[in-house]
Formats: sequence, C-alpha cells, structure tokens
Amino acid sequence: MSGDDKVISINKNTGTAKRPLTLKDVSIASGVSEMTVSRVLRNRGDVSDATRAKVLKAAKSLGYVPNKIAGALASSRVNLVAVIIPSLSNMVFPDVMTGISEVLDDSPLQPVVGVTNYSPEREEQVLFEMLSWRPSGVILAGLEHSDASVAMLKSASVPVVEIMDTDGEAIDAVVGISHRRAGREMARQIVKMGYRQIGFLGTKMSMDHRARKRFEGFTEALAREGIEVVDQEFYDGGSSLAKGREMSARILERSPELDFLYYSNDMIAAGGLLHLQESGIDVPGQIGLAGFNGSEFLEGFSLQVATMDAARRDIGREAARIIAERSDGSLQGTGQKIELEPRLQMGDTLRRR
Amino acid sequence: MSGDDKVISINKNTGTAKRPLTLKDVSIASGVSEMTVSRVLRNRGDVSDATRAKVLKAAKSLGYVPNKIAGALASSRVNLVAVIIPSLSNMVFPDVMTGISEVLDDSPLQPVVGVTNYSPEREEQVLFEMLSWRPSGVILAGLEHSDASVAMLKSASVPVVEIMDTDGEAIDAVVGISHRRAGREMARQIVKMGYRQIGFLGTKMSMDHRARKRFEGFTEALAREGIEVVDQEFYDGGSSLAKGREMSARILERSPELDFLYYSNDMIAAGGLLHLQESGIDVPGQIGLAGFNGSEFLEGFSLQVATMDAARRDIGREAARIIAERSDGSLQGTGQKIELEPRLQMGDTLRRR
DNA sequence: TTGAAAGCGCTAACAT
DNA sequence: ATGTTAGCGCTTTCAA
Repeated sequence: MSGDDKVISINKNTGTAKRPLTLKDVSIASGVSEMTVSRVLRNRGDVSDATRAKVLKAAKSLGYVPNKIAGALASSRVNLVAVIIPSLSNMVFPDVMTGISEVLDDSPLQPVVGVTNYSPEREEQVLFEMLSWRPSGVILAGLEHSDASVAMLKSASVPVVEIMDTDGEAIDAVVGISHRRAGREMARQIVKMGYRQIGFLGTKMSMDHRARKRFEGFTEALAREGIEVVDQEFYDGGSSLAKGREMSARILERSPELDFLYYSNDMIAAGGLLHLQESGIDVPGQIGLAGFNGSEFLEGFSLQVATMDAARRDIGREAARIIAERSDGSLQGTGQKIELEPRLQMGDTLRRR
Repeated sequence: MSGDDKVISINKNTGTAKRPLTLKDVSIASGVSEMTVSRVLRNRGDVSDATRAKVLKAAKSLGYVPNKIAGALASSRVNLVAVIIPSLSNMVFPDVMTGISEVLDDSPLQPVVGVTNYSPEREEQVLFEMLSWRPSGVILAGLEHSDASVAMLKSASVPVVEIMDTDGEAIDAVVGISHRRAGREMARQIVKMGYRQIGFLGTKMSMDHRARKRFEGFTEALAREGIEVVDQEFYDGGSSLAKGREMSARILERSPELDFLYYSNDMIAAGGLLHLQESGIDVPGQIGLAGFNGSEFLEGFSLQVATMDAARRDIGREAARIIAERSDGSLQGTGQKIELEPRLQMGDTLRRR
C-alpha cells in the first residue's frame, strides 16, 4: 500500500481499560460463593431458582465474560476443534468449512481454522500450535503429512479425521472421496463418448497430492483402453479463469489435434470454455471439456461444463460428526473410513452432439 | 447425504491414549528444573548452550507439546487474535484473511476465525465465545453491532479494529473504505460516460449495511445530477453467475429502456455480462455495466467488467498491523481511523464506444 | 442446595 | 545461569 491513498485520523478512546472481571467479582456482587456462581454459569448441578436469578442478574449487569482459559485448565476440557486446511482462496475449503460449521453449531464445539498454504512445514507448525491448545479433535486435509506431524497426531490422543482423500493410509478416521477413482471414472466416460485425443491441464502436481492421484487414475484408465494423454499443460499459483484461457490457448497451439481437455479444477475449465467459445470452436462437438469439483458457479455459463462433484459439504459434515460423537472421550468409531461417492455431472461439454 | 453413497470401514487404532506430557516430564528427562525447561522452550532469559541442548533433545524425543492453556493462564498473555466475519463463501473475506495472515505470520500472533452468517445474534455469541479466550485483539467486519456486542468490546480492554467500512462511528480503530463514497464515485462516472437510464441489482439490503451505503451514495450522487434509478432488482442468498443472469433478464424485461446496470457485486455483474452478450446486446454501447469488489476472476471474461476495488487485502493487512503494534499492551494508536481509497476500474463495460 | 479446599500446568518474581 | 515459591481463575472433589 502506498501512503497517498489512505487517510488516517484519531477517534476519542471510548474503551475503559480495567482489570477483567472474575468469578469472584460476580460472587461478591451476588452474595453467593464462587462455586455456586460457577455452577449457575455452566448450568451444572442443583441451584435454587432464586440463587440462579440473582447470579445471572449480577453477571449480566457487570458484563462478566468467563475466562475459558482458566476453565479449560481446571477441567481439562476444551471445546475447540482444530481444522487445518491448505488455503481459504480455493473455494473448496470454504465449502468444507460450511459443512463442519453446520454440524458443530448444534454442539458445544467450535472450529478453529489454521491455514498451511500447501506447505508441509507450515502444516507442522500450525498443528503444533493448535495441539498446544489441547483441542477436542483435529480435522485436517489430506493423508500426506510430515513424520513429525504424524507423530504429534498419534500421541495427541484426540480424535483425528483426515479429509478429502481416501487413497492412502490414515492416522485415525478418514472422510473423503477416492481421487484415483474420480480420475478413472472421468477417463472412462470421456472415452465412452468417443473422444480420443486427450489433453490434461492442471497444477504442477508435486504438492497437490489429490490432483496427482486423479491424474494417475485418469491415465491408468486411459491406458487400459490403449489411449495415452497427448499433451499436458501446467501452471503455478492460484486458479483463475484467465489462466484457464491461456493454458488452453497454449496447449491447442502446440497440439491442434486434441479433441478433449481435462482440467484439474472447474475454474480453469470454465476459462477454457470461454476461450474455446470465443475461438469459434464447437464445444463439445469439436472439443469436449471437463473440470473437477462440482462448483456451483459453473451453472452460470452458456454451457454447463462437465465436472465431478467432490462432495465437499458432506465431507465437512461427516468429519465434524465423527469429532462430535467422539468428543465425550469414547473410543467408539475409532478409525472409521467414510468413502463418499464422487458424482459425475455430464453437463453439456462431455456429449458429442 | 443418503446412505447408499458412502462406504464405511474401520481402521486399526494406531493412536496411543496416554496422559499428555507436562513440563515436569521434560524436566525429569533432562535433569533440569521445570523453570529452566520453560525458559528454553520459550527462548527466554539466559540459559547455557549445554543446558539448552539437553532440554531440547529431551523435549523432542518425548514429543512434548507445551500446554498453552496453562501458559496463558499463568502469564495472562494469549497470542490469539479474534477475527469475526460474516461469511467464508463470499470471496471477499478470504482475501481479507489473506492480508491478515500475511502480517500476523511475522508476529507471534495467530488469527482465530469466527463466522456470523450475517446475523447480529450469532455475532454476539461468537464474540462472547472468543472474548472468553481473552484474545490479544479483535478484528471484526462492519460498524453495526448489537448493543451487547458493543458493550463487550468496550469493556474487553483489548484493541478492537472494525474493518471494511468507515461510514459510521467506531468502537476503537477502523480500517476500510467509505462505501457511500464508492457508490457516489461510481454514479458520477456512469453519468459522465453518458448513461442516463440506470438500473440497480443487488442483495436485499436490510442486513447488508455496506451494500446499502453504496446504494445510498449512488442515488445521492445521481440525484445531484437530476437522475433517478429507473428500476431495481433484489435477490436473497449467495451470489452466483446464474443469479446475475436471471436478475438481468428480469429487470430488462420490465424496463427495456435501461442503458446501465449497476450490480452490488462482481459475481452477479459477470452473470449479467454473460446474459447481455448472449442476448446480442452491445456492451457497453447499448448497455453499460459495473460491479463492485475488484474481484480477480473478472479478468477471465471477454470484456473486463467495470468495478471498484474494495482494497480487501490492504484492509486485512492494516487491521492486523494495528493489532500487532498494540499487542504489547500500549495504548499507542488507539482509535486510529484508516480510510483506504476505493479504486475505480473502468474495464471495458463503462465506456460508450 | 451450598461452600471450602486443593490443584490443573504453567510463568512471574524473586532467590541463589 | 539456574532454582524456588506463589499464584493465574477456574473446576473437581468432598464436606456441610
């Protein structure tokens, strides 16, 4: 930010800086013991209605906010669920978060979000930081973690749910889809519809394990039909329509024989669609398209791009459900594996006319 | 989720459920006092290299994870910053979060996100919950809060930064843009480019104060030119391209004389663009368009939709900077008001050819 | 139904 | 450079 585009001014300070209130303050104000105040505020044990009313009134009028830090230390109960995801700008993860919130809102648990930017080192740091708050559970994306992360999770003795991906070995519970299978199914459908000259466009996959697995499943299924991917195009950084356009232009210039483009996500697929349409290419007659994620925004384009729904909300919901059910400390359901069905959406771009 | 699309199976339980380790365990394992272990782990005070090495080795080999709850209680220092936003699916807030993270990553502070779903009651709950963890600061969206929320914030004696919006009275610090001004400037530009029959498309604004303020500024500036908004179209729920299309179709059917459509965000504006283009309408000759937010994805369309950049990342950065600077407990900078400049991006849809 | 005492795991403050 | 002591503000446990 340059200095010339902001205006700074000063308000009067309306805050009153005093010592935070404690149970004791409420105790004195209401003329009841701290213990009874504590009981009222947590709805625990037997308290007479009269006392309860007195205490609540005092607490409210003072503006008392309980100190969860002290409470958590004393009770060794923390109503926090650590949620560790690679990114917030990916559209995918906000959807997962929505599913998680839907379920946790009906429980005393609260999600706390940590973002790793797809870096295993950062994941390790974030995890360490979150575990040091002794959460009631951990939900984290993916099955690939550093050895240290795995060690921390195993010895934390809290429920751990790895989400998004089921292709691999889990630490405890897993909820996700098989990305290999998603890739395979898409490949089969593409071949079935008669496309043969297939190009792939996606992220550089060294870090993106799920994209890699989809690609592996994809090529594997093609290989079984005796087909190979003709050309590939990779990109760095975030997805955007603009990148989808550029990549599509480049790959088609290099390999004009292509009759199908498989994109590793819907955003770049939509960009590809726009490029093809403006280039006067017949979609899906001349060239077919497919993306991945089942993103809602695909509905707005003139053609509905084929995609595969990654069941993001459901993944969030199931993961949260597992944590909520186990937050009583029971070991019931330990090591559950929930594999959801990736749903193919044919749309308009995967049917030869 | 229906039962038939998931597969459940059970892993072996690899976790070992034992008592969490304490400082004392590390103290015993390394043969140093708890206090010295604590110093090593926090890089505080003078510790000999030999001792430091011993302690670190013991801590690492045991897999010790410090208990921040106890630490926070003892030191009354909590390295958490409460960030309270209306939604994660809005695209706007992930950008703000990115700005916040950029700054906090260089500090000991960590953001904790709470989501209100645009509900003041929910905001109150989330705020209460977060304040009960005694965070080092609070960043929250908007200037409109319930009386109880305001009271809590005022008596919390932590830095509070209200973000996004500067049109109103702040509790402590503010970082944002003037949405009234953003609306005014857009109106002036539209008139300047010769458009006269102007329609507005946006959310039902009872809850969305910022959209409302933009609209107020917009109509006010138009009124000064003797112009009134010809027609309006509102929608509920999340934004989408599809909604932008539908709304545009409806408003144009009702008011075919319109020559400009002002949308309350870029997503529905882009949907509008797609609709107009497919209807064979000349944009921006016959009808001009503008959105709001300066969203990146606008770059992918065949015409760049006019918009106004809401400086989302900068807002996040500045807010985090204020908290970070004040987290030493000083009152320096109390009540700062930072008004950023909304930047008009003319694009292609706000120029008569 | 209410209260008193002990202590959760750490760190501040003060020794040594 | 290292150790000792006394809490932080609650909840657990036990007593009344």
